[in-house]
Amino acid sequence: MKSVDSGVTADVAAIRAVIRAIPRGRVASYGEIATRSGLPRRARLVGRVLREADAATRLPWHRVLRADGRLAFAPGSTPFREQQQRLAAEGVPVERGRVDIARFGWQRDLDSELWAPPASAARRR
DNA sequence: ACATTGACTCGCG
DNA sequence: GCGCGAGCCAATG
Repeated sequence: MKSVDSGVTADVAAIRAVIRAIPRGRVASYGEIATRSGLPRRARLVGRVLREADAATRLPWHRVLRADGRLAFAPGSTPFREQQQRLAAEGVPVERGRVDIARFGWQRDLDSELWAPPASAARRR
């Protein structure tokens, strides 16, 4: 018998969960999501999961980028523009088709905690 | 059953 | 920055 029904495998479920966990205003690469899902080197699977996801799946797909910070869609294409707009809406600038991973990468959160200036470290939002 | 195709990534030149 | 090859592997033809 299958332990997972609804036609969704455990891997896909794990990937979806990780994507939904990306904080607002942050971005993550396909590879990082795969690794966090316990599936290193399975970046392509992440892409497949996103391609097959519909609106009902409710994934913050716009927070997923290529490892170098560029959007996965062709520059200027409709989905490219929509992703750029969604990111901008939550404070993530896309310049020359790419996001500054050093500043907006999910993994950067940890560094922020350790490197953040004391003055701003005290205030949250 | 075989070949191609990707919302990918990384190392090398 | 750019191109190549290798690794990845389910879906598609």
